[in-house]
Parts: sequence; C-alpha cells; structure tokens
Amino acid sequence: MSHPSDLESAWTMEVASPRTLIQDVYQRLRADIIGGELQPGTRLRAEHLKSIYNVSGATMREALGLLVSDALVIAREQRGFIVAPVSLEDLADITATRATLEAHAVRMAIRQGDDEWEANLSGAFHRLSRAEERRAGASADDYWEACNKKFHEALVAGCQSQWTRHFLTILYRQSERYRRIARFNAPPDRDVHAEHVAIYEAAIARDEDRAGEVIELHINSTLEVLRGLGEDVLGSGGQSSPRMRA
Amino acid sequence: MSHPSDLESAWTMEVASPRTLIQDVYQRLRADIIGGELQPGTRLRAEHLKSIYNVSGATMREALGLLVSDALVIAREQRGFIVAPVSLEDLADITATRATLEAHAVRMAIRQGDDEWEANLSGAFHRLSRAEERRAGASADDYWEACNKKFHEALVAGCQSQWTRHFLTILYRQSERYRRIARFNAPPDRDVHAEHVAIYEAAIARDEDRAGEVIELHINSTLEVLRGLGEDVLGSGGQSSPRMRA
DNA sequence: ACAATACATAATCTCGAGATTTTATACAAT
DNA sequence: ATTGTATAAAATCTCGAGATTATGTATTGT
Repeated sequence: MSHPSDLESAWTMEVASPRTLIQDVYQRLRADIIGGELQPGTRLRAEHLKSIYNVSGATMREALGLLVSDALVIAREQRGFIVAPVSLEDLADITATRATLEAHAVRMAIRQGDDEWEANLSGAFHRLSRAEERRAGASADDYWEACNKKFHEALVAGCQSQWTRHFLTILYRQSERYRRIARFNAPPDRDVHAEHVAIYEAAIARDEDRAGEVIELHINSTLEVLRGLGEDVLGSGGQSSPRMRA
Repeated sequence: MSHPSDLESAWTMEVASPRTLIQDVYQRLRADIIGGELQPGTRLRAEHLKSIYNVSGATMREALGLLVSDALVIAREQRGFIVAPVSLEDLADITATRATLEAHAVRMAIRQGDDEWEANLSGAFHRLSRAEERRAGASADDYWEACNKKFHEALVAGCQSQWTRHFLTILYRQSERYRRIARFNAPPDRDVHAEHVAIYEAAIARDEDRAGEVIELHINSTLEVLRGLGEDVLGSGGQSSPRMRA
C-alpha cells in the first residue's frame, strides 16, 4: 500500500518526536492505547513497562500521569494505573458530545473561516475522497483513518474557539480508540463518502444550519453501526464507564 | 462570617484529603492558582516549590504534570512549567464555550433529571438565595462562590453525559480563576439573584428552551462586566492565550 | 468445606543525587 | 555602542534505591 509522498511528510511531521523522554513515552503509550495494543482494563505497572519503553520507573509514572488528562488511563490511588475501560454507554456519551460540539464548531467555522480555511478544507476533502475511492468498500485502514482525521480537523480549524477544538481533540482520540478496539473490519453499509461530500458542500456553501445537521448525523451514525454489532465486539475490559479526576 | 453547619460538612467533604502526596500537592497547587496567589505567567520551578510544599522535586513534577491537563499550567519542553497566562480573548472563549455547553447540559438535565435531581437543585438554590440576600450587594466572598458552584453543579447533575460534565468542570475552574484574579470586588450592577431565580424556575418548570436561553445569557453577562472594566484588570501575566498539549 | 487471619511477595509511592539542557554573565571584536 | 562568543550558574530532566501500601498465599479455626 503506497502513500503519496506529500502525505508521508505530513504524517512524519505529525509525529514530531519530542526532546524529553516523558513526552516521547507519553506519545508512544497513547498510540499503543488508541491502537488497541494495550487493551482496556489492562494494569499498567511501571515496574513492568519501564523495561519495555526503556525508561526509569519515575519517568513511566510521569508519562502515565499525563495520559490521565486524556481519560485514556485511570489512576487509582495507591493502586496504580489501568487502561481506561470501555463500554457502549461511554461510547454513546462520547459520540453524542462530539456530535454536538463539532456541529457547533463547524457552524462557528463557517461564520469565521477565511480563505485559507476553505483552501485547506478543500485539500483535505480531496485527499480523503481519493483515499475513499481507492479503498472502495474495503475495511478502514490506517491511511484512511489519518485522512479522515485531517478532514475533521480542517473542518473545525476555522473555529476560533481554542477550547472547543481542544475538547474535540480529546473526543476524537476516544472515538478513534473505540473504532480500533472494535476492529472495524466490516465495511459499513452506509455510504460514508456521500456523507463527507454533503458536509464539505454545505461548508463551502457557507450553509450553517445544513452543515450542523449533516455532521451531527454523520457522527451519530457511526455509533449506530457499532451498536448494531452488539456489546461483545468491545473487548472484555470492564463495563464501567471511566471516571474523571475530581 | 458564620456558615451553616450542614454546608461546613459539605465543604470538608469536598476537600477529601487524598492519601498520596502527589494528589495532595496537586490539589493545593490548583487552589493556589485558582485563588490567584500564584499569578499568571509565574515560573513554577520545582527547586523552589519543593521547599514550600515540603515534597521532593520529582513529586512536584508529577503534581505539575497533572495540572497541565486542567490547562492551569503550561509545560514548555526542557524549560519548565509556568502558570497559564490570562487574556481577555481566552476569557471570552472560556465563557462562550461554557455558555453553550452548560445550556446544552441543562436541557439534557431537564429531560433526564429525576426527583432527586429536583430535590438537590432545590436545596442548592435555597442555599444560594440565602447567601445572596445575606451579602446584599457586597462583594463576592468565598462562601457565595462555593454556593454558586454548588448551584451550577446541581443544575447539570441531572445530565447523563459524564463527558459534558467533565468539560464543564474544567471550564468552571477556569472562569472561577478569572473571577478571582480580576478581584471582582465591585458589586455587580445587574441583579445576579434575579438571573438565578429565572434559571431555577425554568428548570423546575421543565422548560428546556427558556432554561437554555436564560443560562446562556447568565454566563455571557459575566464576561460583559469584566470586559467593561478593561484589559488591565487582569494581572500582567502575558497576553497570549494558553496552548493545549498536542 | 468455608471463613478469617497472618505472613510473604509484589507493586506503588517517594526521595536525593547525577546528567543535560537552558539561561545569565563576562569578555572580546567589529 | 552593539554584536557575538565563551564561560559559569541555575534549572530541568532522568535515574536507581528505600519506605509504604496493596495483593496473593498459606495456615488456622469453626
């Protein structure tokens, strides 16, 4: 599977390797959790992980503490860390919250976005379209996942609210994690590309209301697919929803 | 200034002292930042702070890392931590985002809230009303601040979305910090109590639309007051808005 | 056989010191 | 006087080990 070189560079730029070990371990650990290699509920013993990531125990602890903020890791006092459990209830919450927030962000972007926003969005849409016609009904691959992420980022990039974008980043990572855990190999019965086209066209036409509706439907429908598969597609990582820090 | 004993216990319950030093330092540091004792832009050197909080440097680092997730502290790679700077632009963002999210949450709570939600809300409203008639136009004190916080928490408690409540918690801390930094001593020209009454009545009457509108206006009007005072009421802690972790 | 207790093992939490990097100061040159 | 470099100082980042707490196992008693 060959990737265009321009995206290859964009990919490597995204993974700008940090200069501190803590940030490095933090990013690798985050990728491993989102990628599903570290399953929900897994105990994260610093003693064990320090030999895997080749760092000290204290460094591991700091990296794990950073992960707590993304709600990908739960810290239990005096009882170590675990990978945040998953549940259909939690996924429903993530999806609904993201749908509302992203629709709000897109409406803001349509009002506030300038020419460069449009240009960047157009590029991201084009790239995603190519990726979608290439895979042609096959299962979602990493390349499509990256393009999809960039498309959604480009959509809300015109939104001036840094806080809204911050929350959306967190929520997107969560939903991405669910998508990978559930091993979304079955090709979706709905036409995802058509939904993307509708979103893109509404955005370029500066139609706030339609864009908001369409993206809300788009995000919510991903939940329905998973819900139809049943609860058991999620690994047995405990069914309680993750708790936020007080 | 005497507090009712029932709230006194509620207050102490809220500050349940944790069993790990890191969590303890984390909470104290957070209170110091929100309380305005650590001003925006202040460099947080672990070497200096460890003697103040009586812990080791590594423990300080971990506590500081936890603060990053709340966007109260900014971590600059290899250059230590600083207290997140403030700006009118950032405050406007916080306020607008919170207004939207809390209005959404209240609408959800009105749909989903049960009897216990109503009862708890009624109690919180009663307590806040007493606090407001007692201070009678005087400046906001810590007790009123606590009651106000509890009222808003009770409002959205009926909302089933943990994620929405989580984000609201973060945003409320931020706005509380701004309120204290600006030393909101001038008595507000508007009738805050009347706004709370309107919110409460709409919630109890299960009027989604009106509750949403009213609370959005309520939150946004706090921004207008600060905006009228001008930018200089914010301490000189740098004017750039805080950056979220990538 | 089951429950409760006591012990042994393992993991977490915390610390103080060493290695790197940044920042401030002094000096020299144009 | 200003710019640039080199040195010195300070702070951050990282580590390995000790102290405290939780977990698993064996033992004892009913």
